[in-house]
Amino acid sequence: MTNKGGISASPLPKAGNVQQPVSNSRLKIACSNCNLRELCLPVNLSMGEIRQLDAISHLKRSYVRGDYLYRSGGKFQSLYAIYRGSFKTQVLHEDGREQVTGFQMIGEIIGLDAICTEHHACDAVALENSEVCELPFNKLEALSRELPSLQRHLHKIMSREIVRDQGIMLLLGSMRAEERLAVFLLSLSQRFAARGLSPTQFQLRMSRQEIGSYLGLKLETVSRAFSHFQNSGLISVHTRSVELIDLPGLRAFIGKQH
Amino acid sequence: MTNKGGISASPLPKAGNVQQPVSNSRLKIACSNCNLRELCLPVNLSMGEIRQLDAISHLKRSYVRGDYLYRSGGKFQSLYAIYRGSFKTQVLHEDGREQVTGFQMIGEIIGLDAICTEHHACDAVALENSEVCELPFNKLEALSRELPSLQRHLHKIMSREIVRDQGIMLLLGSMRAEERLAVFLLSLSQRFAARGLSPTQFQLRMSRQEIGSYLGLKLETVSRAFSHFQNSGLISVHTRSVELIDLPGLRAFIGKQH
DNA sequence: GCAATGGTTTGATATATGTCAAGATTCATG
DNA sequence: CATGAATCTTGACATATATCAAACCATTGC
Repeated sequence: MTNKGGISASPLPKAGNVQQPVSNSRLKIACSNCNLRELCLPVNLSMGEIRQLDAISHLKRSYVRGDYLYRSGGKFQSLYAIYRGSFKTQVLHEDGREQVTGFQMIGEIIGLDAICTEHHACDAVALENSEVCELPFNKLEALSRELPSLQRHLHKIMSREIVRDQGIMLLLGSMRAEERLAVFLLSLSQRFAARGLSPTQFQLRMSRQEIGSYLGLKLETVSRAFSHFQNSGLISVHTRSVELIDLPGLRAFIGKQH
Repeated sequence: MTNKGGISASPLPKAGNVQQPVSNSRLKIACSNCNLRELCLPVNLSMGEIRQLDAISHLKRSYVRGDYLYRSGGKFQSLYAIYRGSFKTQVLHEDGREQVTGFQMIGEIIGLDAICTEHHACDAVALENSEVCELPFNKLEALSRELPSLQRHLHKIMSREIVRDQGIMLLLGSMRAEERLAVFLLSLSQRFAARGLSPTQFQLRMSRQEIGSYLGLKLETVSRAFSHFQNSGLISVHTRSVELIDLPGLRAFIGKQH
């Protein structure tokens, strides 16, 4: 539970967008008992402050694919930092319609939806074997009253979520099917890169149906878009393993008419 | 600048969703120098605390239709509480595409998009003659470290924005054109009701094009949906003045196939 | 009061994506 | 390894919404 390396040994990147790759070993150093990537890495907390943060967080049990981290309507108590694996969040409409609102991967914070009503507004479901670190929100609030840099960082995380959602609104409101998939793949690529993983080769942890739900498309449309990208030489895809062959080509695809 | 009425005279509604109508006179009492509805009303601040909040806020100059409150890329310094009038926020894509991401009316907070990068992620444009109250964010942060109820409330406002955006993602991703318009009208209705204004008769402050942009539709589709609702006896609409005739009918419309 | 301008409505047609259905893969299980 | 259940791909066709175009209406300024 003690911080072995200490952040001061290797200066952290500036607060703000996390663009640069970060090695896994660095991640381990950054936080002792769990991988609070979003929460720890970009913010200038001292070793002592990191320890305070560790003190209020618990490593939680594992989840397997399909397990619920929390359910819509459930009482809100904590945020969760994903320590291993990945999750999806989905909202349900009374008429049975459901929509995936996001995919969360290692180092990301999940649970921000629930603060306003004290009850969760969506389900969070594990996409694979996963572990999370629980952050009791009232303790986090109390600590952030003492640590302005933690407070500011918490605000940034929430604001980033708002900006991210607005990007998806743009995607859903004004992009064609293949543009949406290109944006999705490039966004995954960036997030893998930021974790020191390959930005061009990765496994999808979600089904075509889940991707389609997230992108406002039917699974068949997603499948066709994948095939089209493959036939155009932009990507290589076999079921859930993807290789991005032509990143600039994919980027150029966005905004192109027809 | 002093609080004449004092909140303690009329107990505030519980924190959480603002559902009940609130009279305009009550609003005036709630906050002395500006109408910090979202920020003041639902939270149990003492008179002294309200005064502290007033002390850090300034009433800003007026804006006319088309004026920018802030621009995408501009430095973030403050949140703004809308004191009079209304605004739209819009994001711009490099290829010229733009999309309205929200409409903000009296008593709502605008500017939450910018905290994560210190720069605004979208434009905020006045839809009519409007006034805002500026809340310098670093002062707000400092004060919220001292006032836990203000801190919690700030978190709720941000979280509510996230939940709201997720609702729009659901709308954009899985609703038909007429359902989207029905949701939009009912949401406006609720927001007017919460301000003690008529929930069934109001003026739209935005064009068909702006509504369409927000709902992921073309303006002609919006216009056709309006006409269809009118022909079905659900609403009465003349250009920008709307009367909702059959609220249950409109609600029933959502989720209905074909 | 009359252009001029921008916004709105409505129609005819095009098109992207949804729907339905059949086969082909992949994955889990005994 | 064999079987069955998911998941994925591909095709043919249907349909909701976009596009294009024209007329209509409302608001502004002269």
